[in-house]
Amino acid sequence: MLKLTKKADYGLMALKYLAEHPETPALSAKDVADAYGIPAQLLAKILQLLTRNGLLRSHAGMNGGYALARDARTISAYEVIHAIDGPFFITSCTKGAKSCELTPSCTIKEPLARVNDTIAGVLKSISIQDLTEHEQPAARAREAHGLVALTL
Amino acid sequence: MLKLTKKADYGLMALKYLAEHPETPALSAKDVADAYGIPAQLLAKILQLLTRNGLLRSHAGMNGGYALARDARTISAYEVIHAIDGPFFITSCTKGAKSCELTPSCTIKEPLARVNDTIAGVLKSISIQDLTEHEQPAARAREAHGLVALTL
DNA sequence: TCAGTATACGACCATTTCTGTCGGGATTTC
DNA sequence: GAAATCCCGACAGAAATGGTCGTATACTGA
Ligand code: FES
Ligand code: FES
Repeated sequence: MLKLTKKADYGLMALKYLAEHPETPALSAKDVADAYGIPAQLLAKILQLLTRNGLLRSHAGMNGGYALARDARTISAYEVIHAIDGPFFITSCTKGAKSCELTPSCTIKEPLARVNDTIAGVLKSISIQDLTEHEQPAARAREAHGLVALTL
Repeated sequence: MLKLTKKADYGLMALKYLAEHPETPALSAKDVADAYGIPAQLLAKILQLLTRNGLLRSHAGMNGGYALARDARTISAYEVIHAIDGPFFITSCTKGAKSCELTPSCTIKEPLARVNDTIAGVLKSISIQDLTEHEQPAARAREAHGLVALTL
């Protein structure tokens, strides 16, 4: 539980890889898949999703492939996960229009929704750029975003 | 993704319910299940799990049932989830002894592990007691725990 | 001591979700 | 036009999840 799907994981890895190779105009799905040893066709579908959601630019034909649509600093892990796995709720009951069947009796969803928001916030505060900085990312990120105050 | 399992959800609901009825010495699995309309046998298994992990006290026989093993304030959502769904990692690769097959090439797991820790921290900072205070929990919790500093 | 109420627990099945594959089609480059 | 590449829906296999059943065990109270 509370686990990233493999697809989301792959997606993050791919974006990270692209961010690390800014010199090349585009990398094919196969290139990235080979680099990490992940199923090429599966990754292809994931990259297509990311393209559809405006995180990547694609280009068909020889020497085609994918490139980041925006600066790595402006793409958050949240966006990636959201693009791949869809809207995300920690609880089964969305608390919105279509509330859970148990709603009347259950008051648990409300505090949990706050946890959900907090986690989303954390994910939003992490950029692809952050993923590429393996040396001392803690310090760098803290600089970049400041301390995030959790108002539970 | 990043979703609580129903079992964990049920577990939290049950603990919350028990916390709200401190006057009764024990409530049976059926009592709680009926209160929320969740499958009694399933809840029973969950409560057994929580008992095994020391979060609940069980008592067989008439007027038996379950009661919190400790004060609601000292039981965290993290413990509950952990007891029910087992150790929890946001990524597939545990970064510990048995690392992922992709490890050599993939540097993504390390920053993600930090996210994992952050989420775990949030969950640890939430007690069953917090879940029972539906009025203004934001303010109360902030008082109780202070601001949590995220050192991403 | 016996009947009734409850927990304990393993086996099992049904459903859903996730992962990965295939095949045909559309675009771009050379 | 041929090769490389993206696009995308359908689908099969695998795994996780949700839920049920049967039985054994423990406690209570009459
Ligand atoms: S589980 Fe749906 S409202 Fe609580
Ligand atoms: S996915 Fe396993 S090390 Fe990154």
